[in-house]
Amino acid sequence: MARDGSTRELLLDAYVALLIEEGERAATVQAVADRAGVSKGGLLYHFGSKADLEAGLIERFLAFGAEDVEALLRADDIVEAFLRSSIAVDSGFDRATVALVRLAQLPTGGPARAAMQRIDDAYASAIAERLGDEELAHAIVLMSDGIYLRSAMGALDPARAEAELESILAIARRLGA
Amino acid sequence: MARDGSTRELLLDAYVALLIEEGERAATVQAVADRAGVSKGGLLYHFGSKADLEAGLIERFLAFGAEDVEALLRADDIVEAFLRSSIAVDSGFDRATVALVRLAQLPTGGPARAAMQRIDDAYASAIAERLGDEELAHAIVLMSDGIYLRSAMGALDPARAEAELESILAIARRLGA
DNA sequence: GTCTATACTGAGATAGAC
DNA sequence: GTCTATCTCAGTATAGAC
Repeated sequence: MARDGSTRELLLDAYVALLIEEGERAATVQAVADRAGVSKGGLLYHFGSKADLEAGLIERFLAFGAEDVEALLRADDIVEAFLRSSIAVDSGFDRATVALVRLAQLPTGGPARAAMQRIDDAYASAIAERLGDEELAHAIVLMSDGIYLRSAMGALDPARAEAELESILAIARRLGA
Repeated sequence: MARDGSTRELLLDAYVALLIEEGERAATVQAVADRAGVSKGGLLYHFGSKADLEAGLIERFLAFGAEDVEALLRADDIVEAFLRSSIAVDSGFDRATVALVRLAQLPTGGPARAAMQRIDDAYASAIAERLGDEELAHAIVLMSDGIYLRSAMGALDPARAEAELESILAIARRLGA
């Protein structure tokens, strides 16, 4: 999950894991440090404040997202590539996304919301440009968002993810993708 | 919003409003009571505990949901009726839904998740039965879920809701609904 | 430079007693 | 329905290990 083995990345991993598994309330600075196996002071050496930690997570999400959009633009079948990346619930990007969904819902979640909007828009325009069909691209992104809602609620069964993917792909095909 | 003017309903209204506007963290028993204009003791007269309050919200959600499914089954155009009710971000049902999305994400959110799943399934089978197309019904419910994700993140602009509805309806029509 | 360990402040929530 | 004691958390500070 960590992009390298640095403590900074381990701290972000721990933050993501806590947000996903125990919710925003449990993701205190102390809990994140404990989970990463460093002291609280150690965390605050890398991230000066909790807001800084959140900013670090947003930065990671945006980096992952930009990579993902790049990969999408190189894929033969952009729709399958997009939906497959939506359903891959264990990738670092997906975990970062679900964690960010939690933060986006807080009163202070403005930056998280803006980051998600930015990536969503990048996806939508990449797909729309390739397919030449804005409406279709919109539908595909919206269905992907639906999957993320279920992921965020912990309601997505990884065992059924492949079947889900096939089902949505079939729908996309019917729409002309 | 309240189904009648009773204190019980006012307390649920206050709970919903706090969950939506300030997040789960801010929705303490004291804060809910304050917002409803009653004392903490007054709240605890109607709901014996915070868990009871949550159960009351789930009950309200299920009642709204059952009504909505009933109305759907009576509608001429089930798809338009469903999507229109998804996008009506200010109805009591939508507010209850967005509030419940917050609770569903907590470690203790099992009952909330189960309730949402129950209503989602009821929608999917009502639409599938009417259209005779399970895949199409699935796509429509998934797009509706996507809208709820944006609502839950506070990212849905009510002014653009009607345009959004038209866009999704057009997609549904292309799928044969 | 990257931490650990410890201890403190101040804000805000919580829980119970009365 | 208020009062009080307690708790948790963010953030700061310090001194020192590797």
